[in-house]
Amino acid sequence: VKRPPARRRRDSRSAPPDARTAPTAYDLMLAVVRRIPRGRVATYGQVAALAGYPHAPRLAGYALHALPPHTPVPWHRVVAAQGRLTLGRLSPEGATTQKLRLELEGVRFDARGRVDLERCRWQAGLGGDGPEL
DNA sequence: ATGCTGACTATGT
DNA sequence: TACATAGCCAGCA
Repeated sequence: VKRPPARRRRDSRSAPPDARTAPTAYDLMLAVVRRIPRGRVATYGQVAALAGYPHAPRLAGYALHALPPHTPVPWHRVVAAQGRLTLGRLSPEGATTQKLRLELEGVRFDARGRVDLERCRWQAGLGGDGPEL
């Protein structure tokens, strides 16, 4: 399999792709993130894999890092493996916001402050759209 | 083109 | 449990 050749370099915050410019890697990542239903979470690795980069979980983080402040992308639904919120290193404030938003959506955290992945992990394409309560 | 970086992850001490 | 390392790969200078 070969990659689409003519992808012109584009800034993530610029206009959406058109017929001439294929989406960049992080556009693909963000497209995946937008599909995560309310009350569900996905890991960086999961997002990357669904976007076609099974060995580049860091790209998922990189894509989210490039998001503008008022993005409609539900970035808070992406967590690290083991359900940890790793945004803290870069932005403690952001980490707080993330946890708050997730709690508002009904996502459970365990005693160690980690997302209950067993329960809230998004299973792409399985039809289930929220945590089964 | 080359080299560095990073909202990651798995593995080893 | 807590660090340290090695892979990973698209952007960017």
